[in-house]
Amino acid sequence: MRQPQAVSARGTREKGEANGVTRQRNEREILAAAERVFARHGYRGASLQAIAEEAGLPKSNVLYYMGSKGDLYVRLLERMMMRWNALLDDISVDDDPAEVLEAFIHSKMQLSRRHPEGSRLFAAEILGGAPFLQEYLSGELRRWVQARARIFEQWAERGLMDPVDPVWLIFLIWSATQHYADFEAQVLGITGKGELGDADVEQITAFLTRVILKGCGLTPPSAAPG
Amino acid sequence: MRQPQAVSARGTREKGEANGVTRQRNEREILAAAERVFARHGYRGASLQAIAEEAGLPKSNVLYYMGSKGDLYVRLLERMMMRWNALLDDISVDDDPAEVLEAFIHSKMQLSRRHPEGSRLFAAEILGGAPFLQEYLSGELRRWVQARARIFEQWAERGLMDPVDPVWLIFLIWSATQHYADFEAQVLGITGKGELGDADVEQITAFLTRVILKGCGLTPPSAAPG
DNA sequence: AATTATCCTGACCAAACGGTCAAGAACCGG
DNA sequence: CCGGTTCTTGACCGTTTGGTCAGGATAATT
Repeated sequence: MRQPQAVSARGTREKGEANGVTRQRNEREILAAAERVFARHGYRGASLQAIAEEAGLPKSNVLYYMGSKGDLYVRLLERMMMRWNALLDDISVDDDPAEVLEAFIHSKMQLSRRHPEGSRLFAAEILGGAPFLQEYLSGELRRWVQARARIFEQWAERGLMDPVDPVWLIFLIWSATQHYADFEAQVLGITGKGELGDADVEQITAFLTRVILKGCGLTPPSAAPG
Repeated sequence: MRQPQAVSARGTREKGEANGVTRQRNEREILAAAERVFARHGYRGASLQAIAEEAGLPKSNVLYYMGSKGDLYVRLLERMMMRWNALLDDISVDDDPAEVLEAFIHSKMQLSRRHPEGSRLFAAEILGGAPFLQEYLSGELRRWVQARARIFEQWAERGLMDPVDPVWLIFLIWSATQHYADFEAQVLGITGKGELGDADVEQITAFLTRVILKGCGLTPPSAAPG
């Protein structure tokens, strides 16, 4: 719907450094505001007016930078997918299962903590049937899962861990970690806390690591490997 | 906003049996349709027009029965909370931990399976910061959790299970089971399945039971208790 | 058959929706 | 100081929003 704007209309600036600084600042502000609003109300429920107010700009300005509501939404999803893809990108059969799973749980937990709005935005998209992400789910992400699942299976064959279904295991880790971003309101309401601090998150991470690793027949790498 | 309609305007019918049969049918239809639409788009994103079309009725008729969008939404939430409350309502310290946890996982999984739209409706509400449910979360549900947490702790004290934090454990079970309703689109996209059949659900339930129970130092009740 | 309560719905309303546009303001290297 | 680009924004458009209402259709009670 909107061409990515030619880097420079005439052959004036190849660096494009000092130029576009306003654009960068405003786009950053708009993206942050939009992430909050989309996360809270979903795609349909979010209004450009609300996003604009959250960003402290007139609605027209939001459209000037983002083209349309759909473009803005897609841009946020893509940004979140990039953060996602950086996770656990290089593991091999020769790695230690316990270490890998611990790293997986830890980094996924950190992702939920560092980008709670992005996590909720993603969750809302899936909840609504993933109209924008279906292709990604059944393509790129599916291959990502299958590759890791194969490694888990090989670990099981070598007797390094219990022969559990690797896909369900990945889903278990996803859901358990995602929960603390997506259901934050529930967690806070039930625990009575005002927010989850670093100490809480570390405690939860330790709990999840302990239970899930033990549940797969693994010993945490911090403990003596025997 | 809308009074619960006097059972009978005059003192005509105390049974109110044959009367109101149309109302029951239409309300059931509307509630089912609304649950789907609210689950998909959240409170703000759902439109009465869409709900009416889904129910095969004119918009005015939906408002005639439900009063307002807010009333309809609250009614759906309350219905879902009732299903919720029926879960694991009577456990005691003298029960077998493994049996209780297995029953918990199983019944929660069944709830997600039998009422996926209700599950997603609930998830969307929490995702949006639980504007309608905050009171319930920090009141009734909080007490529900605390009561069960206390029992888990006593089991741990008696050495019947590992001394894990009981609240995080409850959250783990919630998230892992809820996942298959809320993130159904993701699960289907990644597994490549068209839907999750009974066999799949049983398999997942068995996986979760196995990993979580073992992770807490419990042996599944189906196996020999030693 | 008359009456009354319930059910049904098209027409209508003000507000909010996503999006367009033109005209001006601010900034830029030359 | 100039000419061109980028930025800013209020006015505006057609559509959709949640909700009201009057009035006709239907069914139940007497």
